[in-house]
Amino acid sequence: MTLRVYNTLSRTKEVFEPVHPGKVGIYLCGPTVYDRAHIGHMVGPVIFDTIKRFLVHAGYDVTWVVNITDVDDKLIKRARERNVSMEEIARENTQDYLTNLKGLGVDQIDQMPRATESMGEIIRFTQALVDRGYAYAVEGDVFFDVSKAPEYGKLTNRTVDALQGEGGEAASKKHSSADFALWKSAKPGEPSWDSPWGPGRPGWHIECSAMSHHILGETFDIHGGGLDLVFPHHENEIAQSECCHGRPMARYWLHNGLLKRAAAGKVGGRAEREKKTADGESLTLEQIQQATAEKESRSAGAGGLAAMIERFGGEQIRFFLLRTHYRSTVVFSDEALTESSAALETFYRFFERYQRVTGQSFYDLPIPRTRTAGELAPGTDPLLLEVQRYRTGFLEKMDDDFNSGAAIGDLFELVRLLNKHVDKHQLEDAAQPDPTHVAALGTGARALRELAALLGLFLHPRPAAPATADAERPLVARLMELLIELRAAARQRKDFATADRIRDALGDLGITLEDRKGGTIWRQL
RNA sequence: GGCGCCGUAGCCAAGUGGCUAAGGCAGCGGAUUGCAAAUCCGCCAUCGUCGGUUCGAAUCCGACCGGCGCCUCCA
Repeated sequence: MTLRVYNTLSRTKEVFEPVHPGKVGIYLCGPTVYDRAHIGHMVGPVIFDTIKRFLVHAGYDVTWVVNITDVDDKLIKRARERNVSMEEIARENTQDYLTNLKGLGVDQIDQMPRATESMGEIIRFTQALVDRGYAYAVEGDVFFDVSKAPEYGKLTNRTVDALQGEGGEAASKKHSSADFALWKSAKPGEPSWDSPWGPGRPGWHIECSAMSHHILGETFDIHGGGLDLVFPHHENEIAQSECCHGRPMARYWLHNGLLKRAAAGKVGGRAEREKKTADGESLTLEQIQQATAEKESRSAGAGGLAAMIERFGGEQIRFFLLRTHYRSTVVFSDEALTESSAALETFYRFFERYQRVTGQSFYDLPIPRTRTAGELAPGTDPLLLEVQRYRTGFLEKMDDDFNSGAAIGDLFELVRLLNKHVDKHQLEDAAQPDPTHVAALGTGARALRELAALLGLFLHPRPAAPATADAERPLVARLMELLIELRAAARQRKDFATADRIRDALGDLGITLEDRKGGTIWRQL
């Protein structure tokens, strides 16, 4: 099987071959922590978390880096507004970001460098560009000279002439409007670091060049980020790094699609930012930011993304994101999330069924960590031959530019196959189910666990419904036992009116009863 | 204006030259059930429009219609 990835640089799918055999370095552009994380920030981390899991499973030794931009104009502005230090703003929002990553099961990141902790590398990188004639200093600012970069524009198929360039007060210092800042001089009161050009802070793009180089080397394998970063951010990173080192910065540029609000365009995007006022005037930056914040808080609830994760479940959100190919735009809404969550229930019900049959938790099944370890030896067992077919199908789809949406289809097929197996051999109902068939079920379930784990799904048992306090659980369980017992007695004497009354009343409370051969079970939605 | 993306069933979504166009949600019919629920089986699309290339196209080319992104801070 051959992994192929879509490379923004070539605008085609290419066969994946790492720079160093057996090793993969991945750099993903992380957040600027001037505000709380929103759901849009999670698309990249979730897909790259999945990509890392998949590469590790394929046998690679993977290093995944996500940077935190903790110094920037927006942080400074926010700190002023709230009259706290920039460090405090960064600390709060970084913590929020990390909490939400965890909530979505993103735990594969190896290093998270901060810009403020990488000043040495950033300054050295900038100096190197100045020394080599690719950058020039003007009154404490340092700019990259785009005219010295012959390949500038190759990522986004643009010519320098077509660029409008950054405006702002620094524009008059630049040789060309397309030039961009590597180092910005500090105004009085702004956070700053000493440099050969005087006190200042890094420009937006330089930290990624410096930190990726420091951790992953001059040429690494995969550079990722949202599609909105392709220009100018990644174009500028390429210019900086490739002019500095004289070799490609990254082999493969992978960009994830952006999240869209059902009716409001890109999350945090132009539609939200450029709402016109009633008299047709464009909003000021402040108004835009306020409107965006309101939009965020309305859709995410008062607690932001963390509350959304609490409400829908991290696994539900992760599953929702992975159902669509990572390069596609995803339209996000409560309705869409609710629908995809319903689909997940199929898996959860199977896991319960698996436990009823085997007496063991699905979550205790071992997870094969590599393709080799997960290989099946189906022999002539018709069930396992089919399991193998789906497993192979899943892996082939993931090999094709991480087509998680298509691969999930195989997961559903696999569950249906295993349910059919349980039905056919009456594993759940028979007094003494055939151990051979039970064992085969176990093998199939382990394959399901292996594949789901590649997507970061079903790694841990579902947390208890948040609405039910732990202290109440035993009592609820005992009351349910009582009701089920009373209902069983009613059914025994064919008093179906009473039995149905109990079931209907429980239904109104969101509790579903299932009468099975082995007894009645209940489930709370 | 420049660069680029998308339009597949009621909804979500794979598929990018060739078996009967994955899968999910919803719906309908059936098996099962005292009735349900769960599970299983079956049904439910010719792929925005028009034209072209080809033995053959949802898949390639062109035009048009309709959405959208980037070009300025953005995951």
